[in-house]
Amino acid sequence: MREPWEPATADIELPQVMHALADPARLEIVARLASLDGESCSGTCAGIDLHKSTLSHHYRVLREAGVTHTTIEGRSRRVRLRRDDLAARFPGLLDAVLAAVGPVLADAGS
Amino acid sequence: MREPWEPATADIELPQVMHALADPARLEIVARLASLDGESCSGTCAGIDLHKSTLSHHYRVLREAGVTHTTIEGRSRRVRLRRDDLAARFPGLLDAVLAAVGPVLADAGS
DNA sequence: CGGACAGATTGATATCCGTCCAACCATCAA
DNA sequence: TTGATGGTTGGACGGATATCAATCTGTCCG
Repeated sequence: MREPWEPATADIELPQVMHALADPARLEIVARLASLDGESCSGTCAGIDLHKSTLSHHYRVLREAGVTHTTIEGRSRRVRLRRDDLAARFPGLLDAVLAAVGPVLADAGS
Repeated sequence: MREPWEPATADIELPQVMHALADPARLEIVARLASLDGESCSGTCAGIDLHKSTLSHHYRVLREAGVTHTTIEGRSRRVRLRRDDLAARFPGLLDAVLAAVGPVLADAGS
């Protein structure tokens, strides 16, 4: 069990991506990932008021939809947006969503 | 009961729009509406193999999310995409989705 | 080794969603 | 008014989802 499963770029499906981005919690996660341009830890340090396991679930949904890429890094996970893959498959979609979700509330971690 | 309810442009919410566009059936409806550039009848003549009431339900979800505008026209309904409103609120989003949903299978009506 | 830590997994629960069916309502034409 | 047509509404039902709580797995440190 090295890297958790995620779909290949060509297998990313629009409805799944849309569904993954249809939840406020996941939208906020994605917005944070975008503002951090890449990395983030999943789980407790996400600054979202949800249970650990709930967060883990949301991260899984995002990953399995092809929105994020997770790298296991010791006992942490590095989660990154699959901007290039998404852009290759659905040009402009992620950018539009990120623009729509608005300025990330920021100041969370930094 | 003249025109069915739909949200004002400023009240269109991203999660609801995303959710409305996260279903294959609704995506196909939207794709058809886009290819027809505007109009369509809801219900039976949509060319989608779903029950009347199911179609009606999907049309309602789209309308209440702010994706479509419905005009009652006798016993029919004219459904149109709210392209301008969507573009004003979430620039590029609908375009990206329409591009992503791919070439509409067409030959539906014409 | 043993404890602390980060997160995943599983189970339970309540809710929501998509679909169908049947009944209903409004409009148009005789 | 009667009947047919296009859609909507409400109920039912199976399946998915979001959430939490508790437990498990794997990693880092001493």
